Amino acid sequence: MVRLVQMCEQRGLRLTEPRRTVLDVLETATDHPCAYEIHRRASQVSNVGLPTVYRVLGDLVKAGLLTRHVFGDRKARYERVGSEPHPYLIDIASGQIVGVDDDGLARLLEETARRLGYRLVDCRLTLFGEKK
Amino acid sequence: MVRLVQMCEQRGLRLTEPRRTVLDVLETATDHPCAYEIHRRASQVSNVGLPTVYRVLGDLVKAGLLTRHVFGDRKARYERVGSEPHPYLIDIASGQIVGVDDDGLARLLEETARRLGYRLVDCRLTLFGEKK
DNA sequence: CTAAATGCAAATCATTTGCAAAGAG
DNA sequence: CTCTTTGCAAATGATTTGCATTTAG
Repeated sequence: MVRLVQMCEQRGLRLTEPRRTVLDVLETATDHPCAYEIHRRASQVSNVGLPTVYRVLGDLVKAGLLTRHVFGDRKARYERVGSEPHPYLIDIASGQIVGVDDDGLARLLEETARRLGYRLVDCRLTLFGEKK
Repeated sequence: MVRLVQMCEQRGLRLTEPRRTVLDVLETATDHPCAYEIHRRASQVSNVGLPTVYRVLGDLVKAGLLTRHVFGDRKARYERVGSEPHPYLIDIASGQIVGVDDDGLARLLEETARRLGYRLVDCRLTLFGEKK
């Protein structure tokens, strides 16, 4: 996967301490943290302002390196671009959001949108089910 | 399709003028309006406060009659549950339903759920796209 | 009559912006 | 040195809440 720091250099974004810290948080994250959470993690390493976190995130989204998802709680969550976009499975009973990394499903959804003349931007998949 | 007014009666929600107005806006909407837009439409019929619109929407979501989607613009958009038996695609710019044919989708969704350890009881799939 | 529902104004909460100071190249 | 980036405080915009008043049943 492309290193975020390298992408910044290529784009002429200065590698400042706060930017470096936020990038590192994003590189090492295994989940989809919100801005507040990213700020919390970054703050453990160095002094970074919340607006700076938002600015860095905005830059990276603009650069196409991150995608932004907004769920019911209205907090934006950020994710490294990989095989985007992919559907989410939401277990209503537990409230858990489970990522469904199903290439076949993602491809089919994309294709379905394309057939209608659209570029798939996002999708919501809600399953009402019982645990087996 | 279940009438919203009937559902309110069943749940003991009083049929007040503002509630009636908001319900009517939702019944007749062919798109997925945000709260502000719902309020705008309702206001053309009678005096309804924006907080009341939010309260009615919240009640209906809680009752399982509406679903709430939040996009990049952080505005919540509301949609009748069960209004469309099949998956569909929403134009992000306009909120309009474009439509989707779902050959093979249902089967794939079921299989996806099963792989995650769930028995699929019901599902709601919504795609969001931009016109190419 | 009584509890539910309302409108208004003010409060919240995530996010953004203005601006002077600090720092990269 | 110059232009970008920052932190802080204040602004913004969608949504929610407090509360006195109205209203359905």
